[in-house]
Amino acid sequence: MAEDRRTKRTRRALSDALVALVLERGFTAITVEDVAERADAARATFYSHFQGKEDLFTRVTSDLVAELAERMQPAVTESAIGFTGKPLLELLRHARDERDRYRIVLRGEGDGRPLQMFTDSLARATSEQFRLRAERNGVTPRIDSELLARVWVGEQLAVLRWWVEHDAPPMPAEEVTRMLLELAMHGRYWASGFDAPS
Amino acid sequence: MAEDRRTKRTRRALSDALVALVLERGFTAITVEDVAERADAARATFYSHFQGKEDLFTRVTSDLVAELAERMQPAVTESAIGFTGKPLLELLRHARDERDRYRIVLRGEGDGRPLQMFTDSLARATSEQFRLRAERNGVTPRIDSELLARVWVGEQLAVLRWWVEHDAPPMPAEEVTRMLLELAMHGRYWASGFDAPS
DNA sequence: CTGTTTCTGAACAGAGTGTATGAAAATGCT
DNA sequence: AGCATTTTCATACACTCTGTTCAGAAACAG
Repeated sequence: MAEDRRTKRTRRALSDALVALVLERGFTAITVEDVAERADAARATFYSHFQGKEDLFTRVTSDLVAELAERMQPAVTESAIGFTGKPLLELLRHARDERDRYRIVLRGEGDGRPLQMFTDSLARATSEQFRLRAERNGVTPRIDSELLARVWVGEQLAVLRWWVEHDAPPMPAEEVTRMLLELAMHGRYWASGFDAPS
Repeated sequence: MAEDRRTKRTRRALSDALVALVLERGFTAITVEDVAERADAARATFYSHFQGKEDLFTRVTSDLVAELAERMQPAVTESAIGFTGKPLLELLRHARDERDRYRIVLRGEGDGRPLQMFTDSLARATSEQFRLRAERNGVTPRIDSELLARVWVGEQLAVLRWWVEHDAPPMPAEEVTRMLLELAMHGRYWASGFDAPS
């Protein structure tokens, strides 16, 4: 009695319907009725699984976040020594595979709370990465580490948003990673075309 | 007959009430009735000025964006030659003066559309800054310029969000600017404590 | 003071929410 | 295949919020 087939089917259908509808009309513009209808389910059935559309969206997001965390884990520990770009590459690949869910989350649909969840999760992974790297290499940051983490998370999210919103990917994930790695190495001054500072 | 005193008073009261309530309970949790009551106005009065709470929030945001644009303009043209940090500093100062409005916008309240407006405006200013600088110095970017712009906007927003969400500012605006300038000069690799790359 | 504009409170229809119910259908297990 | 259990369904209900209308009261500009 692990799991009834019907509940699994229903939950999946409702989740997919929500994602599709949010993508089409935006979160605030859709109703529970809309979601249920798209999923070929009764409204009462919706409420027997979720408390409301916010609740459903929250679960969709936390599933996404969990999948990402699991997928990034090896890349994070692996790149604990230097700047490899592995975690970022894994993030981009996951976003490519789950493009629709990424788009609605990154757009800040649903009052921005799902995006907040996503951001926090990424921030946690980033902090761990920094911590591990500093520890294993015996280095101490030259600028405030909290600020540094914010900056890096902000960069990743901005690039990610830009990347998933293009119908045809503007450039392959590997190239994005390479560029951000160069940026990390040489700074934005250099990347803008100026020569290295004194 | 330039402007009736009553309309000015009412609009201001409704705007302030909205900002305060969104800060307290979040945009979705408040009703038009709530806003009107807080502003000591009738619900019918609200609707004679705005189409709904989304409309009011949009206007609050576009006012903020307009003020910022006007305030940043001189800093942008002034720093068209090198990396001065002036535009960022002006942004931080504006955020300090208008903290509440910045907080609700940056949190992505109201379906993220206000945040979108803000982001777009900042992106436009940033692009112009880049364009001017590249033109006057005769340099060409070493990595994709659109990606570069996204990264820089993402950084600024992330730092801004972090900065305005602290009750006591974690560090003065001048210091934030200085750190981000160093980051632009030397890169994240250096900032993390590593020596300069080969 | 006077004509004009705005504010007010009340009323109304409509949409969406969240809950409850009993019958019908699908499922898991033996 | 048969049966007990669980899920789904349609319908109904009270409730909140929305958006509009309107006539009288209040505030305004000149």
